[in-house]
Amino acid sequence: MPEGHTIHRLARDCAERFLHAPVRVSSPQGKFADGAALIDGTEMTSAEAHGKHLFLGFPGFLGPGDTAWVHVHLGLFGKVAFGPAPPPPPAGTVRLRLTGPAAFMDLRGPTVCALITPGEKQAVHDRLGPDPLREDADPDAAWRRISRSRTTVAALLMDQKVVAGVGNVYRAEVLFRHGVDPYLPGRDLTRGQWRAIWDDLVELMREGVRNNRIDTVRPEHTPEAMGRPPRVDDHGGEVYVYRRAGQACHVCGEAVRVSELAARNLFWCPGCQPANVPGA
DNA sequence: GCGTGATGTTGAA
DNA sequence: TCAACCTCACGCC
Repeated sequence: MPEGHTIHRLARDCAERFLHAPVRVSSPQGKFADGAALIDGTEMTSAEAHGKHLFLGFPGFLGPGDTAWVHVHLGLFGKVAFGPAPPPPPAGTVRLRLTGPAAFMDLRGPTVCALITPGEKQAVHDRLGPDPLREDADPDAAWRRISRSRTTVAALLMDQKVVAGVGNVYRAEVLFRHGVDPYLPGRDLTRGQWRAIWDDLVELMREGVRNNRIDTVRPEHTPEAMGRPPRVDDHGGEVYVYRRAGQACHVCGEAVRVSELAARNLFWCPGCQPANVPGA
C-alpha cells in the first residue's frame, strides 16, 4: 500500500506511540541487528516523512547535538503492523521491531532500513522533489522540470525527483480527474493544468493520510450516488481507473485501458483523457 | 505446493 | 531496457 500518504501516516502513527520515551529497538530477522543495537533503549524525538521515505530520529548516540536517523523505505512489498505492548514473539521475517511503553511496531520486507547520519539524511532530501504532503513543498520546483521535459506526464509524476510521494495509484487517478492524456509530454501541459493537478494531489493525499487509504472518486461518482456496487476486490478505496482495465468508466462508460509504461501498469480512460493530437 | 503479481527503486548493460 | 531485491496473499493444481 505504500504511496506517500502511507508513509506520512506511518510517521504520525510512530510519533503517537513512541515519541519521547525510551524505545526498545531490535531486528528479530537480523538484517538490521547492528543498527538496532546502537540505538536500543534510547529516546525517539522525531518521526518525519518525505515522499515515500520515513525518518525516525534518535539523538545523542552520534555525538552531542547529532541525531542518528533510522531511514525506512517500504519499496513495493514493505509492510508495517502495530499492536499493543507487550509484543508477541516475532512471527515471520521482522526486520525492525520498535517497542514503546504501550505499543509495538513490526516492519517487514522494506527496501531500505538503515541507520544514517544527518548528512546522509540531507542527501535523501536533496534528491527528492516537492512532496504535496509537506508544508515546505514548492510546486514550482516540479513545474520547472515538467515544463522543460519531453517525457510523458505519466512518467514525470512517478519520478520522485520531480514530485515526491506520488505512486501508480495517485498518478493514474489525478490524471483522470483532470482529463489529461497520460502520454502528453510534460512541456505540453499548461501551467494552469499543473497548478490544478498539484492542488488536487495536496487534497487527495491529505485525505489519504486521514483515512489510510486512497479514495479519489468525487461525491457524484461514489457507489451510493450512482447506485453501483462498491469496490470489493481488495482493501483499496474507490477509484476511477486504477486496476479497472476493461471495466466501464464511471463517468463516460468507455472501457478503462491499461498499458505498460516503464515496466509499470498505466491505467486511463480513453473517453475522458483523449489524446490531444487529432486522429492519434 | 507452485506460480504469479503488487501502490517501488537501483544499478548494470 | 532489464534484472535484482524485499515479502506475502491469492489462484490454481
